[in-house]
Amino acid sequence: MEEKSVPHYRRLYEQLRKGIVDGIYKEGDLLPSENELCALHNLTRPTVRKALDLLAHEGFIKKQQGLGSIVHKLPKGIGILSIAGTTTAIGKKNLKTTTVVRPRVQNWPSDFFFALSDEFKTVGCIYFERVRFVNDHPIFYEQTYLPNINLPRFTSRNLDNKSLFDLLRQNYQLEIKGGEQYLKAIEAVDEKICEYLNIRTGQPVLYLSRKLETNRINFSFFSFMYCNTSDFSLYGVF
Amino acid sequence: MEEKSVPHYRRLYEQLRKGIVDGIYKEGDLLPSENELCALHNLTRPTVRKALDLLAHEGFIKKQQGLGSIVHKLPKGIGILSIAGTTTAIGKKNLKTTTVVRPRVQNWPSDFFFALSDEFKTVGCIYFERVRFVNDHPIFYEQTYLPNINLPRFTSRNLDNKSLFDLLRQNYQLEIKGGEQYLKAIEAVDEKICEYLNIRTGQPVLYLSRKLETNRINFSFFSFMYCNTSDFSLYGVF
DNA sequence: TTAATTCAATTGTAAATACAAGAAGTTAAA
DNA sequence: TTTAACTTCTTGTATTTACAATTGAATTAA
Repeated sequence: MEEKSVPHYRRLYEQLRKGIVDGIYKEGDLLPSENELCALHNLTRPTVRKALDLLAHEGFIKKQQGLGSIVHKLPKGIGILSIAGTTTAIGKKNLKTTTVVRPRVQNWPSDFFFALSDEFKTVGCIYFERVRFVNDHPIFYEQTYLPNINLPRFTSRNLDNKSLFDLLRQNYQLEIKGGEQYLKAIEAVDEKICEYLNIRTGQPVLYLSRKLETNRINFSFFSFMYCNTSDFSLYGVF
Repeated sequence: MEEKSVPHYRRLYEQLRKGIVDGIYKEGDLLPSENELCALHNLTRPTVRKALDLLAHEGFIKKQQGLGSIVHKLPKGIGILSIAGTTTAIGKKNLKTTTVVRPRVQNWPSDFFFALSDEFKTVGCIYFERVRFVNDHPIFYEQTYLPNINLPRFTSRNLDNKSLFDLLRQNYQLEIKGGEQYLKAIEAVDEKICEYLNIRTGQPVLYLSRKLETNRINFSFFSFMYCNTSDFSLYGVF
């Protein structure tokens, strides 16, 4: 009996992905060919190809006609620009999270960067702030705004060292399907930012504004992130 | 008789894309349904779906099960983070380009950020610098390195107000298939950068390091871009 | 030995088909 | 009037089949 209703291509994708990040498939290796994967997992080629396309799209493999699927080298930077949340992008062992402003219900800022529906404006938002440490250095200072709709008990949840994506999926059946993001380089002028990220006033930080879309229709939430990129780069493929 | 060998899904993708950027399909509109597109273009659903998946992947549409393909609003920022080159991302009318260092053959820098094959190191590179103006404001200062392999007459070409991607495709049959990128926020300390981008010393700029992969196997080239993001954001979807 | 050819394996493109799942409107019942 | 069930249209997932294009190794010919 199969679990729930996760599509086959998605399960194969996750299995292969795990094989790559765990080092079972190493850089330069060829994945099993499409036909081999078909036989191994009792699937058909279009299904297998869909899984491989996902991997290629996120930079884990490069496909080459006539040759196969080549495992790509692991990036030097933090792969936060694609759909992966911070926890997935960095890995739990190197990531620590502290909540500096606990979740609370409030109104949306009047000059909010993203467009808000009337419903969103009416119900207000759940707001919180977190600082995330990579190898014990504070790298991300993140402000999150969730529409206050159907999120019972959220304000009393503990977000320390947890993946927000996981929490939303496990407790509210919310799956992040995609989103859009805007990037800027700015000076860290706000005192709080400098304090949290342990940088001097005026130091450049990368400012990332994101709208995150979920499987619940018309339910998106928002995140504004200040990144200290002096030691790390943000990494992405395209 | 059909042109060359452009896949059907690709041609449909480009046609729909043009319909969106030209405003024939407006924000919030529904594209014709998959079955309608099949009938219109004499294609089958998997082919049509592949075209739509491309559009969705680049943020032009959102697909919603049971409803259709919804045209997404045009982004506020510059969509350079995906595969589009600068010219495509901004549009020719608002983009001007000047060459500040004409293409020349030289050695690779000793501390080059990306790994280079032995062949690349042997042949050296073609190097040039350009400044790109959006609405007559200098926004991008870009340093480009191309492996000096099979690019006859490149050093004598004029790059002003031209798309490098187009030039490579038309003159050398080189198609950009994808790549990887690293982003940082840095201070503009180099005098040349400040002069070219017309900013003061110490102002934050977004530094974008890119490896661009082509259809010629093992032929990639590299671009390092300093972006003044005080008036524009870089935009991407995921 | 070298170069050209052939061959098998791999990914790329495309069609035809079937059913599931979700959204929206229509109809019928309460 | 309101609610519920039904129908229809949409996209999502999956199978099956076929052929094209590319690669790399093996084979053959010079």
